[in-house]
Amino acid sequence: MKEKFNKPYNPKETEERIYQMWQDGGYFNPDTSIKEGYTKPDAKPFTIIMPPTNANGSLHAGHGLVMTIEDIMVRYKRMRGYRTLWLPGLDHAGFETQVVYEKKLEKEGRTRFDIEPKKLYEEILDFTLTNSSNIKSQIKKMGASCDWSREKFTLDEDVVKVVYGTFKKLSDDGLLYRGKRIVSWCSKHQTAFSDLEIKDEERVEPFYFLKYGPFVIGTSRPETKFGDKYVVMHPDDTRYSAYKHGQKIELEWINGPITATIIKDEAIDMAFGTGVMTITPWHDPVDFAIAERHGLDKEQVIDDHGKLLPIAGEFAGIHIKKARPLIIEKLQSKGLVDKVDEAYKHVVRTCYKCGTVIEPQIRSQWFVKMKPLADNVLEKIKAKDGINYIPEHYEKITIHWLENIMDWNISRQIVWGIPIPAKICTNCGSGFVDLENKMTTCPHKDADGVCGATLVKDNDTFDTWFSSSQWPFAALGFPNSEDFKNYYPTDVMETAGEIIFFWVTRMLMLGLYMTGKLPFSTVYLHGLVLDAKGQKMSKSKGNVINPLDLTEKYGTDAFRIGLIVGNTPGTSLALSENKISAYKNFANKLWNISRFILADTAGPAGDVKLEPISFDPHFKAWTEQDALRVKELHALAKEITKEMDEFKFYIVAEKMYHYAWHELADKIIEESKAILSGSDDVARLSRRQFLLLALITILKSLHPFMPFVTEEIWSALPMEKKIRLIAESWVA
RNA sequence: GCGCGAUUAGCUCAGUUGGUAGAGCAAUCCAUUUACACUGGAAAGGUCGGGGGUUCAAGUCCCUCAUCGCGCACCA
Repeated sequence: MKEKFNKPYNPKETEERIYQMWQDGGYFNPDTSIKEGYTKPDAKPFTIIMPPTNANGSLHAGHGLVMTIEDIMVRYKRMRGYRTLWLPGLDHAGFETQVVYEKKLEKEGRTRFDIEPKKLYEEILDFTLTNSSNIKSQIKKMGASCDWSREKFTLDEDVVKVVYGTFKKLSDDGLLYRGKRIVSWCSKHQTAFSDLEIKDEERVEPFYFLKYGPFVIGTSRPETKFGDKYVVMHPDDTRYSAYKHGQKIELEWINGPITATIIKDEAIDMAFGTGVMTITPWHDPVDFAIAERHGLDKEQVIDDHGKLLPIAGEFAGIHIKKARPLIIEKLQSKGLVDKVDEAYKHVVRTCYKCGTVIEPQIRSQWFVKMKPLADNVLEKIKAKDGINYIPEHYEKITIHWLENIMDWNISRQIVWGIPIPAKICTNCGSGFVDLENKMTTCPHKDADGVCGATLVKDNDTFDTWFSSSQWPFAALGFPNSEDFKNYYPTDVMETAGEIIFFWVTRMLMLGLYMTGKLPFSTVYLHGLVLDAKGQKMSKSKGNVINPLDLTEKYGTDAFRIGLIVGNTPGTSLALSENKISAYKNFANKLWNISRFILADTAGPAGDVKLEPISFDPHFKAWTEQDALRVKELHALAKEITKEMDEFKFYIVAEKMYHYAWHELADKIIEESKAILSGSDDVARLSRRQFLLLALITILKSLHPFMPFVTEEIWSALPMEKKIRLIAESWVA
C-alpha cells in the first residue's frame, strides 16, 4: 500500500509525469512498440490521421473533443494489439490564419496591404511557428497518445511537393482549368472564395422598380445598373411579344441616354416582378450565364474594393454602400423610379468570416472540374464499397452534395499559403502549370498562331483546403515512403461534422483520385461543443470555455470522460462545468476503490491484518457468489468490447462508470467488508482475487477514457510481469 | 423550393433487429469520524410533439401535421 492513496487523487501531481513517461517510453510510436515487444510485428495496422490543428491560436473546446475521441479510439486499438499510428499535424490554415494575423496587425495600426508580400509571409510564418509550440503542449495536456516523431506541417517541403504533383496531374488529366469566371469576392479580405466560404444571410431591404424605357425593371441593387444595356425577357412572354430579340431601343438612363438591346432568354421567371430585367454580367452569376449564352459584352462596374468605376459617371469612386441612396435620389429626380417595395425579403451572400456582402466579380482563377472526381466517390459510397459514416445520415448529406457539386475555385489572393506553381500570360491571360519554373513565353495557340508573350508568376496561393484535402496521403509520405505503404489507407477520419464538405468529402475525392483508394474507411463526425446553455461559443458572446481551464481545475481525465458520456456522434454537446466536476469525483472514487482493494488491512475496523497477495490470472477457486460476479464481469467486458467496436463510447463510459461506482463500490465492496474480516479463509481469498480482477477490468476498460488516473493506479497493482497500462491487452 | 436532423423525466440526453420507458445532473427525504463527504441510503419524477395507419404488440415501422435546428439552391 503506497502512501499516495492516503490523499485524494491529485491530477496535477500525476498527469505531466505520466505523459512524459509514455512519450519517453516510445509507447505512442508503433515502431518502438514493436521493438519493445508491446505490439506484434505482424499486427494489423490501425491508423488515424489527426485533423491538422490550426496553428493560429490556442486549443478550444472543439479540439478538446477531437483529441479525446481520437485518443479513445487509438488507445483502445493499441490495447487490442493493433500496430497503432496516430499521426499529429499542424495546418497553416491559409485564410483563417491570415485573418487572425490581420486582426493582430490592425491592433498594431498596420494593414497587410502596407507590407511587402514576402515580409508578410515571413511574419505570419513566425507567428504560426510560435503558436504551434503552444498548441502542441496543449494537445499533450489532453493526453493525446499521438506519435510526435511523425508530426507533419502542411507547409513541409515534402507535403508541398505532393500538393504540386496533384495540381500537375489534375492539369494533365484535363481536370484543371483557368478561366474568366464569376467568382465570389470579398472586398474586405481582397480574395476570391469557393462556394463553401459563403454564408447566406436573410435580409429585408428595399426593392426598386425602375423605368427602363418602355419597361419597368426590378432590382435590389441599383448601384450595379449603370452599365446595363441588355434588357431580357422570356421568349414566351406575350406581354412583350412586340419586342424582338436583338432589337435596339433608345432610352434615358441614370447618367443620360443609352441604347439598349432586347434579349429573349428562358432563364427569366415571367411571374417575378414585371418579367423583365436588365443584366449586369460582371457582378451576377445568372446574368453572366445569360451573357455567355448570347455572347454579350461584360463590363465591370464595381472595383475590387467595392467602389464604383468611371462607368458610373459622377458616382465613380464612391463606395457602393454610400452610393445607393444617392443613385436612388438621382433616379427619383429624373422620374425613373416607378415604385419602391420597402420590405423585400431576400438572401444576401456574405463572407463567412467578416459578413461583408460578397461582390461577384469576373476573375481568372484556377478551377478544378469536380464532377468526374465526385462521380468516382459517389460510385464507392452507393456501392457501400469501403466507406462507413458515423452517424449514418452524413452519407445522405454527402451524396446530395456530390450530386450537385460545383467546380472548385482553388485560387486565393492571399500571401499565407502554398504558392500556386503556375505562370500567367501578360497578353492573353492564359495560365500554365509550371512546377520547374522554366516557362518564359506563352505557348497559347489560336487562329493567329502562338501568342509568345511574356509569362509572369501566378501570385496567388492555394485554397488551404486544397492542400488539406490531400493530407492523409501527403502526411504519410505519398507515394514511396514506408509509412504510406504500411498505413495507407487509414482507418478512421474523425472530425467536426461542420467540415464535411470543406474537408472530408474533398479528401475522399482527391485521395481516391491520387492513390486509387479512399483515404479512410470510417468517417466519424462529432458535433459542435456548445456552452452549458446550449449556445454556440463565441468571443463576442463571452461564453467561450477554455478546455485548459477545466483540465486545470478538475483534471484531464474528468474533462475527457465528461465530454464523452452522453455525447452521441454527430449531435452537439452542451459543455457544463458541473458535469466535468462530477467526473472529478469519479476519478477520486476510482482512487478510493483502489485504496480499499490494495490495502494491506481491510475490514470496517481495519483490525484484521492480511498477508499481501498477488493477482492470479488463473485463479479458479471462486466461491459460488464470486463465480457469479466473475461471470457478470466477463459479460460486461464482452458487451463493452462490442460497443467500442461500434464506436459507442458514450455507452461504454457510462456503463463502466456505473459498474465501478454503483456495483463495485456501493455493493461489492460493502459486502466484502464482512468477508474480508471474517474467518472463512477460502471465501476471503476468492473475494480478494475477485476485487483485483474487477479493478483490473475497470482500469483497462476506462484507460482509453481516463488514461492518467488509470495508469497511476495501475502502477500500484500487485501483479507479476506487469507492463504499463497503455501497452496492456484489452479486457476481452 | 430541395435535402438532412431533432421533438422522451425540471435540465442534458440514451433507448441496438418492434416485446410493460433508462442514465447523469438538479430537486426531495434520511444517514454521518465509513476505502472515499470529492460519501452512503431511500423515494419521487414521463399519455415518448399532435393526429392517423400497419401489428397480437409501436418511443421504435409507414403516412401526415406542427414546432425548432442545419445544409444546399435560388427571382433580377
